[in-house]
Amino acid sequence: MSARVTMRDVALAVGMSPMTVSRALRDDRTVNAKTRTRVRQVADELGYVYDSTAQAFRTQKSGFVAVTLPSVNNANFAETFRALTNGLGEAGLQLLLGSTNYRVEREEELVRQLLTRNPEALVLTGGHHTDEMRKLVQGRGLPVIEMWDLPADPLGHVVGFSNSDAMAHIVGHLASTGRRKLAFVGASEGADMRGAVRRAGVVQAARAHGLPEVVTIDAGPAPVSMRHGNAVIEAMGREVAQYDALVCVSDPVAFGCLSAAQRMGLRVPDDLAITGFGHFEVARVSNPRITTVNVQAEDIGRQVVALLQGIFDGDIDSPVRTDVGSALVMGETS
Amino acid sequence: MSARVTMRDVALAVGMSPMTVSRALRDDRTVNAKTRTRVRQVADELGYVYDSTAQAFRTQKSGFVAVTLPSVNNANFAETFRALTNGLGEAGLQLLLGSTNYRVEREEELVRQLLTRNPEALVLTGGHHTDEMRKLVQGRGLPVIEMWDLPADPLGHVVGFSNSDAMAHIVGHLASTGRRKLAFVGASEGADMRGAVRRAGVVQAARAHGLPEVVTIDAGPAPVSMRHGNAVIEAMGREVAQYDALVCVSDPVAFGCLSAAQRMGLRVPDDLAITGFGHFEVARVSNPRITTVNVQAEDIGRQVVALLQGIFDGDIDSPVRTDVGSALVMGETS
DNA sequence: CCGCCAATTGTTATCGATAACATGATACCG
DNA sequence: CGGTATCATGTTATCGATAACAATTGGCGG
Repeated sequence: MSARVTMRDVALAVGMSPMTVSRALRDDRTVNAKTRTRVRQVADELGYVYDSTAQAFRTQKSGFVAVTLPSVNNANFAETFRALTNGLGEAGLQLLLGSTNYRVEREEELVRQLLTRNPEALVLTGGHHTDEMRKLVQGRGLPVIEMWDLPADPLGHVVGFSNSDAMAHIVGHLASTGRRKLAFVGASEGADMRGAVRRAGVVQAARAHGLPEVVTIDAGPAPVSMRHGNAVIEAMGREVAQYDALVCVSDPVAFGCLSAAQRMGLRVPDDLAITGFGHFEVARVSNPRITTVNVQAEDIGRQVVALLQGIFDGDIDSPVRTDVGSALVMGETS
Repeated sequence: MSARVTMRDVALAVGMSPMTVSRALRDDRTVNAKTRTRVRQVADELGYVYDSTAQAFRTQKSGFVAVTLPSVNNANFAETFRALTNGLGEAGLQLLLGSTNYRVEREEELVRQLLTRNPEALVLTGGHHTDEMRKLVQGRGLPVIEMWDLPADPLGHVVGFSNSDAMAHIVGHLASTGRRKLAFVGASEGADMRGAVRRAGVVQAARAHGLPEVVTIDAGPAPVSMRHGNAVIEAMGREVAQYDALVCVSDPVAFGCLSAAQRMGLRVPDDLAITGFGHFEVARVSNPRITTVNVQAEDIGRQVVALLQGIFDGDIDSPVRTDVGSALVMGETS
């Protein structure tokens, strides 16, 4: 049927040039107020829809901010994403989201694809990337932000926290309450770097506190969640009681472990302490509440938004590094 | 510094026309194999990045599929989204995601914005929209799919299930196990239509089974989750024991109620049955497991992908209506 | 050796909005 | 009343890739 309605069509209908239409729709104050209202009315009547693609092409500004997440199916990442969407939406920017499925190779592929959309900034979750990534984003004027981590050699700006410090809080707390034999419950070594860093943090902190070597309980390939924690403890049976505490890679995993332990009649925390990570809702509602670490997912999003605004306003020249920190949240499982 | 590298630059470097470069990069078999490899190599060396914006502009095909979700912070919607991302990614399409925050006005605003990007299809969650929505999407050749619902008067294609049928399964089960006094736990009336439909389904089914009128327990404004279910039951105290069963709008809410009930010493299901909705992970891992309804979030996503492929291949002319159904999943809370 | 076909590469115009510059109209000043 | 500032609108060129068509080359049959 009818081809797309363009500014040209609106211009013909009001008897003016496309340039005037363009100005009128953009609320340019140099156009006469009456002209502006008439243009808008006619545009409405014709069912005109603005073409952001043409604008992006002409102005070389896409209005996109590209974001990679390991997964949207994680309440904390989803929360950060929500904060980004809301904050950047107010600035007229739209998010282009990609999921890496916790794999750096997938991240690289994704970034390659996202870059073809000419985003105005690139926000990556995590500080571990393929070697190619650095070449990919350098040289371009593109602002890059890594979040949820504090990489030693960042690509650009950073808004994150130290995963190993966070685990050290947990281990310190457990050690000070007399727990000695710790097991770490997380994903198999390999893809998920964040999990590996947390594990290393636990091992290191345990050594620092003079505790016996930490055993790793493998809950399967990343991402691991409630059911994986549940299954692995259920499979172990009462053998799990040999440990004083299960230090879990995340709250969902901890909840799975907690549920399995309770089902086999273990008393938590009396027989076994369990700790989580991330301050997920389940940790606050479960019974008993799970001792965890608050990582302020929403705050990370807000800080990234503030940083981007500074960058777009030209207020920021050198790389920014923000540590949002983390805090132990006492529950009833330890 | 250096301006963006374009096909023109690559063409100059290899001593050929931009058209040949375009063909070479697109793997057009009419270009000589040697030419193609040389073009690709030079493009790599120059750090050429393809410009999807220009392509979208010239071809009038954006490569985008616009999707609205009430929230990404919901495991089921996130799961559908993941299935969409994976399925459409293989077809070279990218998702443009917007969150409506469970409000139809926000959805309209969002769709307006998304349409300016010239998406090749529009996928909406839910079948309730503002009156303007219909005008907004009609007339354009744009394929529209509503999912997660079975609207009476759809905008286009539909892939969903009946929320009231699903609730009827739950109520039928409760009635057949002798529960008579039911309370529905959900969000305040208003924004969240899906919740309202579920509530209406419960009320209607209860009447059909000759049960006393269902009481509504208001857990606060949408979206409601674990902590809201938890808080509202905690606030009621043992007064909640007057009911035979709590029919919750979702599994997270049910888990919150379960946890609160257990904390105050109620035995579930002996003193009180609790049911959820959505077959979330927490329902499978909690102790006791929560009786719920499986809505096959991933399957919805896959069906939408299949439908879109059919549409793009031109195999589909008239509106499709797919009911993915729902099934009672027996747990231990009823 | 001519002509036709296939293989390969080139030329031109175009998608819609807008920056930069130009023009026309009106007002206001000494 | 001439000249200049101000307001409102118009003209032209452009962003990068590619569809449609044109042109060139080499090969092969007759």
